[in-house]
Amino acid sequence: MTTSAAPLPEEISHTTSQEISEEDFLRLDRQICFSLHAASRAFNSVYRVALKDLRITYPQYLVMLVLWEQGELPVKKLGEHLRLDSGTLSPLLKRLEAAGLVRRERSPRDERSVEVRLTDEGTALRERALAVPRRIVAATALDIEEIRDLRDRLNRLTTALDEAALETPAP
Amino acid sequence: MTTSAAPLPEEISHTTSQEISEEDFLRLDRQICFSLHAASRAFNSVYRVALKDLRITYPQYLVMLVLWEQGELPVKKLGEHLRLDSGTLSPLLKRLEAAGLVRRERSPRDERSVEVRLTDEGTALRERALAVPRRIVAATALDIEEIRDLRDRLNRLTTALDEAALETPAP
DNA sequence: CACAATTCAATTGTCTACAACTAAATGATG
DNA sequence: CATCATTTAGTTGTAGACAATTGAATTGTG
Repeated sequence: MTTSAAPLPEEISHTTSQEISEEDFLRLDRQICFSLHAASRAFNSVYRVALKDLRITYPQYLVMLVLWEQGELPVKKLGEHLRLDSGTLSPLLKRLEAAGLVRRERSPRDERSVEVRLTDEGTALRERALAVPRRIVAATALDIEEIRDLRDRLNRLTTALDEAALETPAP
Repeated sequence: MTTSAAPLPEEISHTTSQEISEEDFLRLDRQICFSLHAASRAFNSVYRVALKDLRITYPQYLVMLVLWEQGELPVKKLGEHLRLDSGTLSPLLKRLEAAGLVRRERSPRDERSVEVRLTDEGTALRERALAVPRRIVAATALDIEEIRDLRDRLNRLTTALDEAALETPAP
């Protein structure tokens, strides 16, 4: 137990954690961890149900959303949009190809690159996917404004977390 | 294409989606999906860095948090706290046991149940873990009040999503 | 032009997450 | 008391995520 009365000056100088003990922090951490982890999985679960008819998973849906919006694009670009690397995308795209939704072809002008494009079947799937978002929005029990607000908060949070990760790569 | 001019009455009656097209919904869905997925992974990433010294993963940390707070408890209870099933917990606990942080013993009074308890090493790890939450909180660039607010929002969201999942198990 | 550095996709290995199933123990009911 | 249903962990199979590495193609530089 750290019962030392003197707070470390460099710790409290720029935070609002004046009278919060490490114990309280651990408790709050437990709560925010759980909440975030649970929310993420709950969302995943709702999408799983909503996407069952389309025979694709949630991450596969994310890929299709990008393709529907952007059209054909290389794996690299796809990864930048989704913040995913080839280790995740390669097998995922292979499964989408096996399902007949996309085609992968090496670019003729740069043989390192692989272009991902929708098949007719993949394009057609969009029509059926139009029913999904409404279901998700309804499931959140939030109205459009609250959802936009949540989106913005999450984006700011992600930006902050990314910056923090860059500042502390490996001490 | 549903170009029918008449909106389906049961769709708009209890939502605020009056003038929002399916296309807009799809776009918003893309945004909220991405935001949530990205935030979840960014958090995961920050925890990964913060927990590297402790030699445990984020989900393993979640388990340890529960054990530090609750003491010894059966796998079942652990799963209820974390909303994880044995398919996830069994191998995870095996790894924590291999790392010398927990012990698993079948309960003498109910041989189906397996009690998970901290080893001395597992208990001791808590001291080092006390440094983690502050790092996480700092990384979010949010103050304590905002974090509590986020926690509450996420909890409400999870509750809503869970309820929606129950209402639509398989049509 | 030749050689080194970089880029890109894919692979390997580890760790979740979850559905579906198995096996063992316990409880309930006729 | 014997049989059936339920509870509890664990296993298997599939899919994501990510670090680390590989191999091929391209670019940059001397």
